[in-house]
Amino acid sequence: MNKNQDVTRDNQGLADDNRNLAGKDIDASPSYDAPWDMPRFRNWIAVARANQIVRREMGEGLGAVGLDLPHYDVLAAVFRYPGMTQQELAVKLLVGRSNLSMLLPEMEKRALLERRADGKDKRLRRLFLTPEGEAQAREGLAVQVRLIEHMMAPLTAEECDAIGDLMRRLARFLIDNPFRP
Amino acid sequence: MNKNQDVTRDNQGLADDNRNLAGKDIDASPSYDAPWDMPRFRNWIAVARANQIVRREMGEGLGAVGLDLPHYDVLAAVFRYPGMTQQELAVKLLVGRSNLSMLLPEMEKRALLERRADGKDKRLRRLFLTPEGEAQAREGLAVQVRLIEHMMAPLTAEECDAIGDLMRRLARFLIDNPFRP
DNA sequence: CCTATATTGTTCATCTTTGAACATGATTGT
DNA sequence: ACAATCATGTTCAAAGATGAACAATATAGG
Repeated sequence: MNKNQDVTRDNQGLADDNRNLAGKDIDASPSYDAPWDMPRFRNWIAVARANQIVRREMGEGLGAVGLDLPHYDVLAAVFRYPGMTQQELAVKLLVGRSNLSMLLPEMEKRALLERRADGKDKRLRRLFLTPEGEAQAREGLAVQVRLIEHMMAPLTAEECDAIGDLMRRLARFLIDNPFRP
Repeated sequence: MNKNQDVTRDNQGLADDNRNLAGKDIDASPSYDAPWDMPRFRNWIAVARANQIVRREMGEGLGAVGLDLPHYDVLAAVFRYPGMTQQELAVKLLVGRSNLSMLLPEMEKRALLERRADGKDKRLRRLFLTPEGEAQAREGLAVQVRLIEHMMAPLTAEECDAIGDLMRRLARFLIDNPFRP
């Protein structure tokens, strides 16, 4: 009668990779055997990976204050942009509208937010946080702020700004010039 | 009898934000009203956002070659690390083992990969790509490479390397110093 | 050796997310 | 004014992902 057993917190680890190819000048040799040796590819993978790790930590941090990521994403977005429509929220969060159509009524029942009809356009449901919703949003944001401050600590202000600037340039470029496979 | 109708590709847009706060020196004023004005927070949000956009583009690009993200993630990981166990794969992809226990047999049925028993440890199922699986992995990788090359094009080699270096430092730091909320 | 504990992969019930079809309200063009 | 088109939110069936419980195997400690 096995009474050890799982309580499997399953995910965890993020073993790394980190072969050090630092001293390789970009575009010196135009042909590579594997994508992982291509500088741009390799550097972007580092971005994706860092993001993944942060996202995991964020999920855990939120759990500690009784939130999960989907709820928090909604709260944070509405906190920042009160009066958003569901469509706008779906676009911003990169989820389907149908998802929100099921999630939001539940959050409304829990008195975290309201959906007010728009005066001009009767299709729209504009979103606003209740005091309780705002309180939870602030709690979640506090976690996120602490996490980000924690991990950015070893960077200088210039490095930190460099990241932001470069990423904003990338995002802007990719929006203006969508990728056509 | 409405015969226009949806075929709602729902998601799309990623409207932006981009208030220009560029000339604000980090840590000059220690207190902010909203997190979005805090330099480190704001800069990291840019990372998350860029990542989100790339992920969406990647999803679309993969669709064009008949793959979806979860399948591609598996193929790419096993392509890079042949002989991975399911546990290792789950950790790397940040999904549950149970997920793979349902996904992999299906991919095996489609002859994209094999799960070979390990000689020493009979619990393990080591993963290898079939030629067909490898072909699909290469197709997906090609899409990803083109996407990344496309979006990184406006960056100089130095900027690109700077991103990679900074992100690797962040990831390393966060793994060595996990966030305790 | 033998028992207790860990690890790996599987199953299953549950919850979440998705996309298509739809109803309703707005917009456009003529 | 009015038809055609578009946009927003909802519903629902289907697909996907999750965690708990489990069986099989491995490891550790006596």
